[in-house]
Order: sequence, then C-alpha cells, then structure tokens
Amino acid sequence: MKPTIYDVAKKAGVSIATVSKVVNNTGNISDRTRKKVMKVMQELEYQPSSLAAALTGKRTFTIGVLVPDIANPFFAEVARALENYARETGYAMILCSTDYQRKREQDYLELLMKKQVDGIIIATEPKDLSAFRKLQSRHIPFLMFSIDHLALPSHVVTTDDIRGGYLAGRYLLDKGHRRLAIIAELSRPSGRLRLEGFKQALSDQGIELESPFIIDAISKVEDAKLASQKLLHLPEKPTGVFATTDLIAVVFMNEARKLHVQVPGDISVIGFDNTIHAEIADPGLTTIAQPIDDLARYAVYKLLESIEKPEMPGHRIMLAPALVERQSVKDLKDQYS
Amino acid sequence: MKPTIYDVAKKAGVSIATVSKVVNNTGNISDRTRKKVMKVMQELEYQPSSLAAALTGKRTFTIGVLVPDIANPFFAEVARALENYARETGYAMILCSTDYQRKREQDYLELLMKKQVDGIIIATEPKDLSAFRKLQSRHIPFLMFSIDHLALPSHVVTTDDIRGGYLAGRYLLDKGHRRLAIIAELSRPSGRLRLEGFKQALSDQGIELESPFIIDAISKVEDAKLASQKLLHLPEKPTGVFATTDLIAVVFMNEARKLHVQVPGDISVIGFDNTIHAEIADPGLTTIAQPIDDLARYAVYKLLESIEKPEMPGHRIMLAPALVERQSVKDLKDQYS
DNA sequence: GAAATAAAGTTAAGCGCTTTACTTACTATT
DNA sequence: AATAGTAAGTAAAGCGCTTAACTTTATTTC
Repeated sequence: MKPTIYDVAKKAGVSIATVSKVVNNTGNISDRTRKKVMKVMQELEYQPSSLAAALTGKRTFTIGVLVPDIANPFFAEVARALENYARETGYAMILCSTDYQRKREQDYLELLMKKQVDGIIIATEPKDLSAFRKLQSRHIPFLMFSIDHLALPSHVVTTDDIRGGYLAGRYLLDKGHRRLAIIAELSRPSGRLRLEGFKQALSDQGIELESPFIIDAISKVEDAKLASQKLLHLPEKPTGVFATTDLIAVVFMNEARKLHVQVPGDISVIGFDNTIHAEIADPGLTTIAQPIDDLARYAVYKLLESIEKPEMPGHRIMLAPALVERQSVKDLKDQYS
Repeated sequence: MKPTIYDVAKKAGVSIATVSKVVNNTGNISDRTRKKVMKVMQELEYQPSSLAAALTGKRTFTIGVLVPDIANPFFAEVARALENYARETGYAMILCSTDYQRKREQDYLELLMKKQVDGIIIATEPKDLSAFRKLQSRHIPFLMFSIDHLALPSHVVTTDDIRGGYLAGRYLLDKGHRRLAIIAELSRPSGRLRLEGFKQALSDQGIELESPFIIDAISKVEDAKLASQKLLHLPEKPTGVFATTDLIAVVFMNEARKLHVQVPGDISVIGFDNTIHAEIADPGLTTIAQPIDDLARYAVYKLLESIEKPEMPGHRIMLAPALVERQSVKDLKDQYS
C-alpha cells in the first residue's frame, strides 16, 4: 500500500504535523529531526498525496487547457509550449479538445470544475458564454489564449493578428507585388483580423483589395483545395497570395503546381503560423510566425498570477508576430531572380 | 463559495449521506426525496468535488498519458484519439511530453503518482525501468502504447510494425519494383521492425536488400534531408524507396524534386503513419496507416479493465496496419502510366 | 393487530493532509 | 536564580466526501 503521512510519522517517531512541516518547509524544525524524517521518507518512498493536500485548501496544481483540436499542428505546438511552462512551475495540464462543439466545451468545463483545477487556459472560441460566467462566479481564473473575447473580463494573451496581416501585405508590396489576393478563414475572428491588416497594408499604398481577390476558406485540405482552384482560375491572376494559415498556403502551392503555375516563379505565396508545414513545404514557405513560445509563457504566468491574486483585473497582452523568410515569395524588383 | 454536500443537505432538509446516495445512485432513496435533493442541487449548482470523493478510496477518474512530444503530428493524433475514448468514459487526461529525456520521464511519473491517477498510458520508450517497477509495486496500472517492452509485464497495444514494413515491401514489389531502398529510423525499435518486415518481403521474392540501400535517419527535417541526399546520390538509384515515417518520405520527395528526380516518375516513395503530411504532400503520399483510432480504443479500454481488475496479466495486442494508396508509387508494369 | 421484513434515512468514522492553538524545552537577560 | 523570550514539537479540528452500521418508518404476513 502507498505509505501515508502516518506511516512516516510513526516510523520516524514524530507527529504527523512535524512530517507535514518537513514536507512543506514550514514552521520550526530542528536539523536533526528534519534529517531523520527525510530519511524515513526516502526509505518508504513516501509521496504526499496532492489530493489530500488540495482538500485542505491548497492548490490542486492542475490547470485545464481547452483547444479546438490537439491533432491540429498549430494547437499541438501551443499545447506543447503551455505544457513546458506549466511543468516548470509544478503544474499538471489536463488537455481538452472541444472539437468546436458546444456540448464538448460544456462537458469539459464541468469536468474541470469538478476536478477543482486552479485555472483554465482557453484557446478555443467560446460557444457558451454562460459556462464562462459560471467560471467567473466560482472565481476560477481563466485566460483567453490567442482568442479575443471582449465580453469576458479575463486576461487575454494573443497574437496581434492585424499586425500579422499587415506584415504579410507589406512584405509582398516591398517585393514589388501589386496584384494581390488573399485566402482567408473568414469564419474565424483571427482570419478576419488578418484580412483587415492585409487590407490596411495595401491601402497604405493606395491599393484596394477587390472582392474577387478575397476568398473564404476553412483551414482543411478539401476546402483549401477548392478555394485555391477558385483563385487559380481567376481571369487575371494575382502575383502574390496571402493565405491566413500555413495549411491553406501549402495546399495552394500544390494546386498551383498541378496547373503548372510555378511558386514563386509565377505566383508568390505567404502563409501564417509557421507550423511544421511551412518548414517541410517545397519551396519553403515564407510565413508569419506566431510567437507561440512567448504567448505560452505569458499565458501560464498570467494565469498563475491571477490564481494568486484573483482580484486582478484582466490584462490584454498582444504579442507581435514575426516574418519568417523562406523561398515562396519572389522579388519582382530583382530581375535576376 | 462553491457549495458543498452540507449546503445541499441543509437546504434539502436531509442528511449528507442521503445527498451522497442521490448523487451516486446508491442505496435506497424514495422518489420524493430524490427529486427534492436534485432540485436543490440544481438551484445551488452543486458539483461534487471529485477530490474529496477520490480521497475516500474512489477513483480519481484521471489518467496520465506519456508521449515523447505532443508537437509531433503523429503523437498529436494519438493524443486526440486517446482523449476521445477517455472522455467517453468520464476520464480526464493529463498530458506529458517527455521529450525523450529521462529526467522529464521521471518527473512526470512522480507527478502522476502524486496526483493518484488511476492509470497511465505510455507511448514513449522507457528510459528508466526502475521508475516503471515502482509503478508496478504501487499497483498503478499502465499500458505500453505503440511501444513494445518485453521487460515490462504490462498490457501492450501496438501496431504490427513488421507487418507494416512487409506491406510496404510487397506493395512496391507488386508494382514491379525490384531495385529498392529504405530510409529507416534505426535508432528506434519501430524503425528496426519496419526494416525487418521490409527485408522479409524482399527475401520472399529472393531479393536481398544490400547495405548501401539501407539508410539510417532520424525523423527530423534536417536529418531526413541528409539521408535523402545520400540516397539520391547513389551511383545506382533505386526505383522505389520506403521511408519509415511520413516526414522522412515527404522530405525525400522535396529533395528529389530539387534534383529534378520525378516522384513517382523516376522514383516511387512509400511512407509510414498516414499523418497529415501524407495527405498534404504532392503527389499524395502512399503510406502505411497505423490504426490509431483502434489502438487508442483498445488502449483506453484495456487500461480501464486493469484498473478494475488489477491482477489481470498483461495482454499483448498487435493491430494490423493498412496500406493507404495515393499517388507516390508508379506501377512499372503499366506502360501507360 | 402483533411480529417480521423491507424500505428510507441517519450517525459517525475515516480517507490523508494542513494548520491553529497549544505545550514543552531551551537560551538569553538581568 | 527568576523571568522573558524563542525554538521545537504536538494535539486536534477540519477539508468534502463515502460507507458500514444503525435507527426509524412503512409494509407485509398470518
């Protein structure tokens, strides 16, 4: 049987209170006693039950992480980064894929509350605001990750999507591109913001993005294919395309190749997210990198902060994305390329 | 404050034992009382603390999952499938990426023990057997996923890698290929088994795989590039290549293209895992699919089974992989292709 | 209608820990 | 040597729940 604090106390000839103090490094314990207790703990391979500890008002040292789908490489990387920072601070992470379903979201939030997690990181667009209000009324700290939701007074840590779109646009312009198009996930806020930033960059140069050059797509292979084909069959093809996710960008490059349209020879492509897709793609995909590691660090630290001081008002932290240059964009001003 | 069982009991005018019985559907409770208690629970938004329940000897309804790296698409899909089946049975999943590091593995196992998880699924090659023996002596059920370890008497659920390699080999042979090569992850058991199966298929046809055609690689972009180049610069190039992971296969295809070697025109390629890479690749990558969903289902169910009856001896379940045909292999017997 | 049986509830102990309030044993101060 | 002050340790209550053992109430049986 797993040894308990009583076993340790008995074997060491002290009270359980003393053992508890040794374990938690609190109170006054002589060096002699401390050593004796530690030795016994070693011998018994004693491990305090965090369950019991949590029941007495201590933390559970567990956080919940809600993502839409962990099988999506972007969220997999997010989860990995979050996990790293959580582990560093002694926290375990319960992973929850909501699959964009309201029911799953609700179920998971309930589960997390039952388990009394210390806090929750939400990286999925909320379907059910009332569930979140319940978190609030229960004083369970939570934080929106990469999702901005004005209705919720929680902390928010997100990439500056507008800026990302702007960067993409300006980069293409800098490379001499003027006839531009975008394939954007308009069904998602981040997609719309990226579009907005992109438009902004163009209008700063007096260029307007016309609606045939704005194509809506979901970031799934099939849908991205259709969108790509639509774009590739435009009577007047753009010279530069911004896809709001790497997956869309890579699928676009494949479709282009099938039609003997060279990338970047005939059309330049820029993606978003800097996932493994961008790295593997051929040519390497120039893309806007979300600062995933920084986002994760801020997220975990902010969450722990509001676990400690629950009354803190929610901050909104927006981190700048960065351009990662690979080979998918041609410099039109460079006649040798 | 979060309401407790006492709050419910008081408001409903019954004892806490009665409330407990209503919650767990045990004992004898009249319909009238049950309804009354349920109503109060609703009003108070009462949620039983699984912490407290677990402390009284019940399950924690939490399992731990150890993977090497959740950011790796294959493990991301594994995690997703496991998560689905865990959730279905009311379990939460604590995710742990060991990063192939002994220290992290140990830390996480310790964490999971402290949290008193009901069981652990291990999808990473054990670095520290003694840690696992500790699990055994503590009677914490665990299960090896997609990893076979003879020293451990636990359940094992894995893909039949030998068979997978065999399938790959036979498929290439069926398509008329005779000069074959393999890029294999020889540092990992699964890679070695896949190689073995591949060799077997060839030797069944009286063909021997010679050592220049066996190239070792780690499943990372840089290393896969080097391995691919080595293969592509062989004086006598093979007509068919088996890469033991999709990532290697895709990188190989890219390197081939750079050298103006057509896939599948000049060289056919077959991968392993059927990850998103295979789907996105152009041409679509023919690959051996691991039955991830089935593996996950078996894994979760077997684990829960041994949580219920801890004394059951460990079974070894090996599921057959399946070939997924796309466009990366040319049929040499078909002169029109 | 009394005794036996079944149904519906309750009491109280215990799960493994933390923590407050308390006791005991020293050390320092005058 | 008496007093105060500090250091080291303990006793016991309580966290929110489950459950065995028990009591009370209702139902059946002859």
